[in-house]
Amino acid sequence: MFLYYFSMTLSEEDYIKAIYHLSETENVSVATNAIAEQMSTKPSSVTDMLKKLSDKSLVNYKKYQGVSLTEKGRLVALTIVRKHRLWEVFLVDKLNFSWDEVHEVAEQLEHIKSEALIDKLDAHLGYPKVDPHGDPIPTKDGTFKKSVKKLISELPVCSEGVCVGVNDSSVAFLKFLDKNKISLGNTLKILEREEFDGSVTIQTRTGTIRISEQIASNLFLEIVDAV
Amino acid sequence: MFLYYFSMTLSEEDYIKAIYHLSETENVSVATNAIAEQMSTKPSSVTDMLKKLSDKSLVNYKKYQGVSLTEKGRLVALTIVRKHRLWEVFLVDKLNFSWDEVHEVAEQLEHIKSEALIDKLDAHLGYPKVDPHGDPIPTKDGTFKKSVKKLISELPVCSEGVCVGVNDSSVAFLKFLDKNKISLGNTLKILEREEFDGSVTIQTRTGTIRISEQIASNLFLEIVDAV
DNA sequence: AAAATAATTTAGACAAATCTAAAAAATTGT
DNA sequence: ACAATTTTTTAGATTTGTCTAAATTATTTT
Repeated sequence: MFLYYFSMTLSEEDYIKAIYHLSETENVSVATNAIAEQMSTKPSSVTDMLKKLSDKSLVNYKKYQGVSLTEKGRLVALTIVRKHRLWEVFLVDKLNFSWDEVHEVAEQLEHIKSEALIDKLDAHLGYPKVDPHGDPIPTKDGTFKKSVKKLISELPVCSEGVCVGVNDSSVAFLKFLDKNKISLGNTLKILEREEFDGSVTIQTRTGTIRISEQIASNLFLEIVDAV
Repeated sequence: MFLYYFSMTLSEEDYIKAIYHLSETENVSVATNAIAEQMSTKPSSVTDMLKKLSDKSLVNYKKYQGVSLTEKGRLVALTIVRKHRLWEVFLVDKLNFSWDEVHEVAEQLEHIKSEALIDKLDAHLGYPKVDPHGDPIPTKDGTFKKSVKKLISELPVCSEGVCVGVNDSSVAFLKFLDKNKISLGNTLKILEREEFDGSVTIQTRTGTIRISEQIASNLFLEIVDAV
């Protein structure tokens, strides 16, 4: 990605990340209260920190006007997100954590400071493009693809994505997934679609299976635009 | 190992570790100044922290009398050492860092709080007994073997240890090691010794080679007592 | 557009971890 | 043994990140 030529405290990094995530959804400028809520802290603490981040040119801040990341701040945020998501891949792929257990630990690991570490981790993991939640991993230079969540039934052949949710959470359906060794966080690839009945052949972690149109319209994949 | 039923700050952990390492070499009780020097801080700061650690029953501290770890403190120290050394193994074995690049990063990683993480990391690494410097890794319950440093020529057949140093650092010798793909941090095993000339067959990372008695008396292995 | 409400900032305090300078205790040298 | 030196502790200040309570600014309602 890039090296910050200045040191950031753990707390500063957390604020930058919070502002980044809030501006993803809310866009434009982020409110002091929103940051306070996201970080489980008080608005007055947020104000103090915004001044500090502004002094470091990481955010654009004017009193009472909300805040946004500067280009520099955005790069810091993307570095942290990159680290967080790479560590999540590590935890799931290499240490066999499940999809939903990794967040807390990744929150700690994302603050480890070493560019070489992240480069080598990235290589070790085979340069993954998405984390176990299907969210895209920013590249070293701070660019990354947006991802979208779609049903398998809506996707063209050759699409590849991470299984991130189900429409129908009936016991029967979940049992089907379990029997076929599909779980959240798995990467699935669409190999072939039968025009006749809409059934789909997919590549799972453990092999190739064929699923009915009904199943395909119940499984969400998070996919990164291949363009 | 065990869970601490209380939270430790990063700084507290660093002090506990420093006291542990100092009492390894100096033994008995550790001096305030020694801790200050080890940690690149001032004696007055050390005094403050010792009071705090004493309140938490992690050290035995009486004014002007030096300090030692309590049983509880020793367990905390061993947990940290265990984490540090497991991460070092990870960095060298999995991420291809070299032996001498890992310390700084491991100093950060050792503070990550998650018992599950360490258990899974340990399993992922194949339950290593020593780190890349040949130092033994404490087990989960806080026991561990002492290790000793010996020349290959002094060791019996079947000994296994980590290459940790050379007697003769001439260019010719180092070139020999390089050619035979032996580097510091590698685990070597003594397979056979020829009585006639003292030459030794050893298992290296990449294969089996035979080395002369002269070479064998120039290479130090750190070995954990197999008893 | 004024009043009421909500959001944000300021002021002042606090805890953790550090520092400097000075005081107190322990150790050493003769 | 006692003066000199070294080690350790205390006292008071500083920095970072936080808090509460009060003041200020912005927004909404009527």
